Amino acid sequence: MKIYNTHSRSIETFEPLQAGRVGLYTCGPTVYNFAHIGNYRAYMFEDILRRQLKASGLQVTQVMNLTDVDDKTIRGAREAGIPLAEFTARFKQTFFDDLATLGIERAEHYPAATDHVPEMIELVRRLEARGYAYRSADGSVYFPVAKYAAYGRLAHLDMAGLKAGARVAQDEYEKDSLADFALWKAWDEADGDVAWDSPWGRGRPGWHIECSAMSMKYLGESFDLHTGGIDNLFPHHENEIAQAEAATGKPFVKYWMHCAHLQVNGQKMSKSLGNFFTLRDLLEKGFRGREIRYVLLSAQYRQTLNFTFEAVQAARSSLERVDDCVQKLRERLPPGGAKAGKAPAMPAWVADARTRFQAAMEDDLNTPEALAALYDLVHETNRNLAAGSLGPAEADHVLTVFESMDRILGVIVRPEDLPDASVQALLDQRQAARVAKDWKRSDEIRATLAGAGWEVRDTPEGQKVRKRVA
RNA sequence: GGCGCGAUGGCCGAGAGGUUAGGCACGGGUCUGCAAAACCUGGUACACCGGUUCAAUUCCGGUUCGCGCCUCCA
Repeated sequence: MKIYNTHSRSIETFEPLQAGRVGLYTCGPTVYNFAHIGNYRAYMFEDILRRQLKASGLQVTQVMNLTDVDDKTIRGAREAGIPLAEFTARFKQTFFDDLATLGIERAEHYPAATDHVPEMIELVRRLEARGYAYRSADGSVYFPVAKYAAYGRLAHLDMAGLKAGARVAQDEYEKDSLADFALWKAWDEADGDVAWDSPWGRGRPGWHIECSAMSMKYLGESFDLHTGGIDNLFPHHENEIAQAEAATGKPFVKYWMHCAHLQVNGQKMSKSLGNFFTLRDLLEKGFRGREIRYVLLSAQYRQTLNFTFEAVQAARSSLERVDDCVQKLRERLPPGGAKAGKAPAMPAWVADARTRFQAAMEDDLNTPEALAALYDLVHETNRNLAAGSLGPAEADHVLTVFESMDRILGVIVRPEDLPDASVQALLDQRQAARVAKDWKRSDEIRATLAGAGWEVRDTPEGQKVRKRVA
């Protein structure tokens, strides 16, 4: 499998550190609000990556942190007038609900920062012991960037040439250098009762330290893959590397992957533009999780994705087409659900689609190209169905390939919606009306069923129904 | 100011130095009581200006526009 490694800025062949297994660290949410669809683009990309790695036969250990203590969570809890843990618990839950809505697989570990403060303190101690930490006047502890020669290598930033940005920290004078970042923050009045004891007094961990500490705890001091949104590239990931490698003296991460941002109608999402959507906003507009999932995987992860409502509508239509194809294939299988014997070999057009799909996914997760392969299969299946040249064995082969594609895409195969007894009774009445050529009655019943969410179609083999999205 | 990404037909979005991406939407046709689906078929995209080349939308240079990062934003 080929992946683009941000560190080298080039496509590389993925080779795990240990044969057969992958350690994957994925930067997770700060649980202080509802995540928006831009956030979910990153988690979707990571889900696709994870599924592709598994499909390649690798055993994946994925870790995703939950940042439940930082400026924003503390402020949110204060404003809500509730304890920090209570405040963040709510958003942790909605985050997991959203993951389920999008069909994102669960990671093996979701460590919360507040559960790992001892590990972070230990890491800061190691840094201190090696001379990579210093205390400021107020008791905070900083990382001296100037001491770490490789700083800026991931982001390709020349630290010497950096111009002081507009965002100059208020406590700048307490740091030796503007570029230094906090490992431990001394307690401040705004922190209220959010504080832990440490060798440097009461306070809380800096933001970056959690990812270094927790990734190494669950994946070891060197591991394979670390991912996140492109905006995490600097400073967050740069700082993670500095902390980890300065403390251990070992290479931290072998491959870094970053996904591009999502735009809305060609503009970045922002509250002032009114194009800031959470997953919940879209569900309220009547869109479904798998339709949004489809949109999020319809562009290659390193390209900026333009989200439009037209695109979600297109996703719905596209998926209905695939659903119909799958349903027709299922009807071709022998009754009783037993799969047909596979004596006849897989037809070339089925194997070709599968090969094209796999090649696309192995090429740095080229999901649009993979979808094109999927539609090749849909189209050829429909052609063969129309020509009457698709028997149970072929149907079985196609379904098997759809299932293998869907282990990665997660949008194709759904449980069948079968009509219940009352729907079946109406269908029987309509059939009788049709035999009698009572078209008026027939159309009335069709309208009634449509009102109940069932679309009826007349085919040479008789009536067919499918559950239709409103 | 520094670093980086991008501009493809109505919309989304791949791609490669010369050969149909794909999906959605739209037009025509087949089928059909009607409707739907499916199939067949149609539109002649590659921001602009130069350059390299037999050939560039694809490579190089420049221009314009959009987006991102430059110290806690996926």
